[in-house]
Amino acid sequence: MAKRARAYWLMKTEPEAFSIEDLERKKREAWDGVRNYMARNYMREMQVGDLVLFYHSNAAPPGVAGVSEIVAEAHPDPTQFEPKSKYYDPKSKPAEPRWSLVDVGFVERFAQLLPLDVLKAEPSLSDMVVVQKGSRLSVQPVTKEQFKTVLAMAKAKTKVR
DNA sequence: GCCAACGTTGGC
DNA sequence: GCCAACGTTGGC
Repeated sequence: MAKRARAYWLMKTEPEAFSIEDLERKKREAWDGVRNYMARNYMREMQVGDLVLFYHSNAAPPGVAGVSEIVAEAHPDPTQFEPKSKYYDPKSKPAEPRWSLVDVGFVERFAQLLPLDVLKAEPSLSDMVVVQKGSRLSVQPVTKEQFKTVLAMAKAKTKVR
């Protein structure tokens, strides 16, 4: 596969289902259950080594909890073929899988979650997808500048005031 | 628990 | 191919 510069992403998860603590303990995880075409297409663009902002949605508060990385590129999501799975898709054929997943690996857990409202208050992040109103996409591209800004904010936040 | 936003489905 | 209805996401 052709090499390209490392890309950056944001992936959402409900911490009650799978949190940064779970990833820290398990080290890596197959990111199954994505059933949105745009999100799937972004996952298919991912390459090993890409870095991911690990976002806790439907949480109090929601926000970025840490960093993960892509450790395996897109391959078929097995849950689409499992009738008992809540992610089962009867229209998907094994010869032509509709849904993909990537494997993510643990990189870092922030000492403190970086809340969404703090991201929204940062002017240089005003174009970031996750701060847009009604932004529901669970897999999003992030620019290198946005990624660096978020990391810097997470580090600054851990300093004692 | 509410509901706005938005993606998907299906009738026509 | 339009678009209303429906289901889901996710902040609040």
